[in-house]
Formats: sequence, C-alpha cells, structure tokens
Amino acid sequence: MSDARRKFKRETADQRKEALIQATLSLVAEKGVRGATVRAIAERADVTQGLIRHYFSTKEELVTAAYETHMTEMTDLTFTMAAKVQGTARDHLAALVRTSLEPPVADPRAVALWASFLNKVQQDAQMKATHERTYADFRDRLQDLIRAALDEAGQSVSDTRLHHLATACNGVIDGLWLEGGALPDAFAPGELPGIGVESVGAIIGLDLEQRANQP
Amino acid sequence: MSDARRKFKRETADQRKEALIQATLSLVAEKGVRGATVRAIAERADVTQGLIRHYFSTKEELVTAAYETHMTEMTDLTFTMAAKVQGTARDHLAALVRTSLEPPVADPRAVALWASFLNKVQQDAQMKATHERTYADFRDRLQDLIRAALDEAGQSVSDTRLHHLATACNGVIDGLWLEGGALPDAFAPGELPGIGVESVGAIIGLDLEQRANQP
DNA sequence: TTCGTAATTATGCAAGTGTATAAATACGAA
DNA sequence: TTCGTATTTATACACTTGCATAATTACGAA
Repeated sequence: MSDARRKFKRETADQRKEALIQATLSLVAEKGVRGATVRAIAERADVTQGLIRHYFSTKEELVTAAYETHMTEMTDLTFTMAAKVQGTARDHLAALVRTSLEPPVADPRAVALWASFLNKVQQDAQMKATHERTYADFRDRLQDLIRAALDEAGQSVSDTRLHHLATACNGVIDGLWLEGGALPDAFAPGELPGIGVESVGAIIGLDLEQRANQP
Repeated sequence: MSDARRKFKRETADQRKEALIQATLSLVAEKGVRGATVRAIAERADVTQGLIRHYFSTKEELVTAAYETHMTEMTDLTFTMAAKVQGTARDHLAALVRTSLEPPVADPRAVALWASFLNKVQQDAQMKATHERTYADFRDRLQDLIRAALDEAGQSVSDTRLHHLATACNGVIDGLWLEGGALPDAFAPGELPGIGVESVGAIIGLDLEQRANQP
C-alpha cells in the first residue's frame, strides 16, 4: 500500500503533546480558554479530537500543561537572552530591562495569553502556583542585578530599601510589558525599552543609558 | 391578588438594562466573555433568559454595551476623584497618579475585566474605538498636567520631548495599574501609588512627593 | 373597574460542547 | 513476512449554548 493512502502517521508522545500544546496556546491567545475548544485544537494540530483524550485525560489538564509550557518558555527566553550580554553590572541590568521589553518577550501574543489565562490563574491553585513561582524568580533575579549595579557604583542600600527598589522596578517592567503587548502601535520601535531603562534608572538613581566604556 | 403572589415586577427600561449590564460585567470579570452565558447573566440579574433578548437583540450587543459602560465609568471616576484635589499643578499631577493606582480605580475586578475583554477589543472595531478613545483621553489629560507642572517649575520642554514624557508616564501608570490589579498581594497598602509618584517624578525630573507648601 | 399592551416568563430548537467508547490502522518485534 | 498492540480515527451521548417564538402577567389608561 502506498504512503499516499496512509490515513495517519504515528508520532512520538512528546511530539504529539507539544503539537497539541502549541495548538492550544495559539487558540487561547486568539479566543480565550473557552474559545479554544477541543475540536478547534484538534483541527489546528491536524488530528481528530479523540486523540486529545489519549494524551490528556481532560481539557483542563491540557490547558494547565499549556500554561506551564508558556510560562517556562517565557522565563527561559528572557534570562537566556539577557545573559548573553557582556559588561558591567549596570550593563547587565540595562540588558535585562531591554530584553524584557523587546520582541520576542514583549509581544502581543504573549500578552494576549497572559490576559486569557488570568481568570484561571486566579481560581486554579496549580496555575496560581506556577504564576507566583515565575513572578518571584524574575523579581529575585532583578533584585540581584540592582544590588550589583548599586554596589558597583559605590552605593549601599538597606535590605528594605533594596526590596522596595526591586518591587518598583519589577512593577514598571511588567507594566510596560503589558502596555507594549496590549497597544503595540502606541509606541515607536525601540521606544518601550528606552522608557523602561530610563524609568528603572531613575528609580534606582543610576544612569543606565550610557554604556560602560563611554568617552 | 396579594403582592406575595406576583410572579414578576415591571421595571423601567433603564433600570433593567443597567441591571443586565452589571450582571454581565460581574460574570465577565469572573469567567470571561464566553463564560458569561445568557442564562447565567439572567440568573444573576434575577430575570429569565428571554428578557435579555427583549432589551438586547443579541449577546454581542449586551457585551458591547457593558464594555462601553465600564470604560466610561472608569474614566469618569478617575477624573472626578483627581479633580477634587486643590493645590499646585504639581499636586494635581501627583493626585492623578495616586488616584489611578488606588482603589477603586486600581482594583482586581477592573483588571480582570480588562483582561477578559482584551480579545474582543482587538477584534471588534467598535470596542477597539471605545478603547482607543479612553486611552487617548487619559494620555492627553496627563500630558496637560505634565506641561503645567514643568511650566510651574520654570522648565520648558519641546513638544516632542513632552510627548515622550507623557507616553512614558502613561505607560508606567497603566502598567502599575495592571500589576496592582493582577497581583494585589505583591504590594503593601499604599506602596503602589508611592511607586507611581516616585517613577513619574523621576521620569519628568520633578519631586512629586513633597506637597506644595512645605517648610 | 375593565382592558390593551408592553414586559416578562415559559418552552423549544439547532448547533456546539466535553467526554466516553468502539473500530480502524500504522509500525516495530518476532 | 506476520502479528500484537499502542496510536489514531470514528461515532455517539448527554449537556450547554444562543436564539426564536408562544404563552402569561403586570400595570397604566379609559
């Protein structure tokens, strides 16, 4: 029997799960969690709906897995990109801010996903835990960078003060991230990272915009 | 026939529409637009589902009306509260920032609504128009306050620079508003308005935290 | 009081929903 | 090659959804 008459192809469990998760994410971004129906997900992943049940015992389980995947990818992406930058502690901090506010991290689809999941995150304990873990990860990392940049500049701050600075900067960064994704046309290209670096610099009292070895 | 045996009570069209809209908003905040079913809305408004059709020819129409109502209420509320403050231009600006980041403006329900409507806003032209109008209103008002505060301090800035400052401050305020509503427990009481005033002040180069007639 | 009519309820329907279960089929092991 | 079995499709079911239409009922006008 020729391949052309094959009715389907077997994939590994990981490939299928990943395809289903990606199909779920794209639909959730477009139409929300309830709009991402099993049939629509199956169609987008090019399988029949029964297959979903074979890999995820319920739609809830698929959605939770998709959220977990998305959040992990976002965090990894941000940290990986920011880690590439060489330079002083101040440069590192500036790079993290910039990376967080540029594509592919800051992007309409990511914000649409964030918005679509918000309801469920507030009600589902497991999703809430995932959310708080990623949030805390980012904030701690940001706090370390702020401390290093201030140390480097010869300034010392109390733990309380440092905590406040990190909270403020994190709020500004997350906020601008949301704004940029929700209203991509409200900002000129590169404007958003600029505002972020300017604001974070202003809050902690360092000029982040000049590079380390300027004239 | 005694009142106790009445099967229903007639209300004016405005009262019923308002009740249906409020029921819709509370359900959309909890479960998203698709989760706010006609039957659930009717139950929450204490009517039978057929009545909805009598006032709104389609669910889409009800949802659009609810969004319009919500956005108008939010804008009015913010401007009304901020307008009460007496003092210098700097005080006015600080008050607008604070008001935007305190309850009842900054509040989990309002952010949940924002998130739930985001999908529809991006796809429905009428909702997009409503959104952009309210957004522009706020930004223009903010820009006027910034200009006045800078004038008052004897600083003059170019229109381009002013536009940039307003965009930056607006981004920070909206962003913090979202953060505060999405993670109400991440900030101590009063911390968020403080961060907002601090950041906006830092961006435009004025200390907004001291009141006008300090020693 | 009676009565007309608009507000409200009651009932029904076709399409879409998640989930369950049976049937078909690809593909590695023998 | 043959065959077993996990993967995948096919089909069905009970329930929910938005919308439509008929049947009631409240309440002001006469």
